[in-house]
Amino acid sequence: MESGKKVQEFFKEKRKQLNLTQPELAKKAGVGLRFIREVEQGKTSMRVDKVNQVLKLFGYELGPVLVKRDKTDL
Amino acid sequence: MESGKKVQEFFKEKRKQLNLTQPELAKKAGVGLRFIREVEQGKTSMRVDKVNQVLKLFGYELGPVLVKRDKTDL
DNA sequence: ATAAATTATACCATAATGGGTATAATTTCG
DNA sequence: CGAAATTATACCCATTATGGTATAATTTAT
Repeated sequence: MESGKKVQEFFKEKRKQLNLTQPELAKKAGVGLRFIREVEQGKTSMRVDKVNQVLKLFGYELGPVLVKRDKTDL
Repeated sequence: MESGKKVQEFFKEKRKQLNLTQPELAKKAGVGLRFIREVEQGKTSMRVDKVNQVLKLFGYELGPVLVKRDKTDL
């Protein structure tokens, strides 16, 4: 699993925490419904600014994070 | 300044830490030279997977980070 | 100051994102 | 178990990101 699930999972989790449906989140964030769906479905080639439009609702934004090496691959 | 300088600055800093030119970084990361340039120039609409191709060289990847509220807007 | 190296800007072509939407599949719940 | 809500898949299309490259501008170094 080359990671990439980060944003995907984050969207789902935060969205449900706020009890929003995909259409509701899309509307609130000002992005298309298709975008929300594709990201939650695991797409990794979406645009950074679009992701940030959504993360902003959660009080987050995309940034470089240190990749934690798993004990298994040392 | 709605942020957005994060990746831009990160690229520049890390690249210089490794003493790489833009063409060298582009080649190592497997992305186009234009991509490196546009990001370092402040573009915010680039693709997440492309950014990650570069961040990977530095041991980083894009992820949701909490937006720290500045004292000025409290 | 001049030459060399690095970075910035501009143009073209291609491929793919994102939006919209209709429909199917799945989940939720009464 | 069936109806309603939610989510997943598929298609069309306009916009745009990306790559390549040539050239200009800027920076670095001698």
